[in-house]
Amino acid sequence: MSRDGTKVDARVGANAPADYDPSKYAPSAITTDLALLTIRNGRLAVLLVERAAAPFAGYWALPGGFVRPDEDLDTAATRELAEETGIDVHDWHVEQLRTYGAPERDPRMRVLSVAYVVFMPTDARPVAGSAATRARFWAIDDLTASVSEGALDDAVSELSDHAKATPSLAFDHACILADAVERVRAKLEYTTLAASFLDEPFTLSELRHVYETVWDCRLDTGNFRRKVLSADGFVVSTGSQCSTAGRPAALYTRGAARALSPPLVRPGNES
Amino acid sequence: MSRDGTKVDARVGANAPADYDPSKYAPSAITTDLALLTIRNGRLAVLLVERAAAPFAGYWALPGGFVRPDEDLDTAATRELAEETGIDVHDWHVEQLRTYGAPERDPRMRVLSVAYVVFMPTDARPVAGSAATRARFWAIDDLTASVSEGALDDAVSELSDHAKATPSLAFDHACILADAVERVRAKLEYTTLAASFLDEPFTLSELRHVYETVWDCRLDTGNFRRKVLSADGFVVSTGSQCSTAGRPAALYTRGAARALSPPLVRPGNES
DNA sequence: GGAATAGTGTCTTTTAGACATTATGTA
DNA sequence: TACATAATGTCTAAAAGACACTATTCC
Repeated sequence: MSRDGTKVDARVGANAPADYDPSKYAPSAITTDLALLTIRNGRLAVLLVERAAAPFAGYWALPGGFVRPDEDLDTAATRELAEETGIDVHDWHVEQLRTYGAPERDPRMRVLSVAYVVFMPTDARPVAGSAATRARFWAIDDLTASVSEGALDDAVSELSDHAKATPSLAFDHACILADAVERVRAKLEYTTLAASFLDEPFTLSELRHVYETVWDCRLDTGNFRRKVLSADGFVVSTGSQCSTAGRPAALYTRGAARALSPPLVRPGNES
Repeated sequence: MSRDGTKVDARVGANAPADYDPSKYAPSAITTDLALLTIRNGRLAVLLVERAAAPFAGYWALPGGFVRPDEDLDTAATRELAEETGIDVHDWHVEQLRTYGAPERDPRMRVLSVAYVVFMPTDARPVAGSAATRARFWAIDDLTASVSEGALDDAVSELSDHAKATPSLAFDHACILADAVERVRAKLEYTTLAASFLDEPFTLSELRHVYETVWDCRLDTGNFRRKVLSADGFVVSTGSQCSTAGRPAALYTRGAARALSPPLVRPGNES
């Protein structure tokens, strides 16, 4: 970090209090980290990349990286995702989660992380790691064990690509991921974002499975159908059908509504 | 910003992609800005400070300032509030809102702002500006006009302390404030935070007035009472009463419940 | 008594939960 | 036909909205 006192003072001092001291206002590095969530094989999953270099070499982490000097935060998040995993967010829903800034969260230096959540459709998409990283999806269930144990007490450098072991995540990414999952669970209640986990067109059963997977519960088919179809603009009928093992199901696309009012309440959600 | 390539590379490079270039990862200054909201004279109000120095000298702004090198973000937010206005957040509810990072949001240099929302009880509290700043509450209604007009097209350096004119806010603080107000409106629906705008003990009428003020609507007294009293842990009866112009009202304190499920839905909230 | 505010009761409408039942395809 | 899944119908219980009404204070 620069200690060029006069220069920093000229640019920063105007907003500083009377007891201004340049050494107290050292800038920080900024990263974006991104929890890309989707439904894979009937389970809620997140995309992780394996770190090649220290710190946390060999650990799995949320994709992300440093924000460039003249780059918007949202732009940085999607750019880093594309660079590390080859994934383009297209028109998917991307929203800021929150910012993590504990002074010791990165052992190298002070690093702030602006975290994002992405709702990716369930379509099986190839994931290409870059030269430096491998990338794969992990079921949330297979990671939550390590959340409660903390992120620093397990060396996982021998993990194979298909290992069943639950890896510890780099940095505070287990906390970020837990917050992201809770955000998604809450958002399904009062928004129509569940549909953004599906490729179009989709059936009402598929939409119900999204809720059942994310909330880890069972929903009554009739009541769910009544609720979704009575919510104006949640889904739009295409008129066509899809053939399955049983009776063909009607196909729908996403409607224009974003909010869901009154909400679809998650069972067992007592105050 | 330092251009000491080797040193920066050694500390930052481990997380960077293969095409790493130190000049692309320049650090940024970090501020916290804080929207302290309360009910003043029956209106939703926010605490602003008048800027003494450039940029935006004479403009009103959210209290806030630079985060210190080894300081937690939450700590920085409450420290800056105390320094600029003499207000201690005590046990009030403080929550992170979101982070604002548009590259040109500060004309001096790249500055990220991590914004917070505070729910302050309505108690008339003295607000002391520091040596560099004046501080006062503004009704949200008196500021929203300037939100839609943008924050840069009005010089307000002549504004007196009791001016009725609607000032333009410094930086992108009008956007931050708009997001904060919307956050509060939403939170009253599915949390018990409305009670944190009141001093204890309070009456159910006072609690209803909080909702009516924040949502700008009228609520039926009987239905509101039924809803609040049936929500377990929202309020706790003290057994005592308070005398007003009419029949004495029963007094309550805040209960232990944080979530409100099912929610108290805001009228005219159609999807 | 009258004004003002607090608190209760009740009727109706809406919505949600818990099913039973019918429909329509494939093996 | 058996089976699997989609779609509909119905009964009940709970909650919300719209009131009318009663209660208790101060003047």
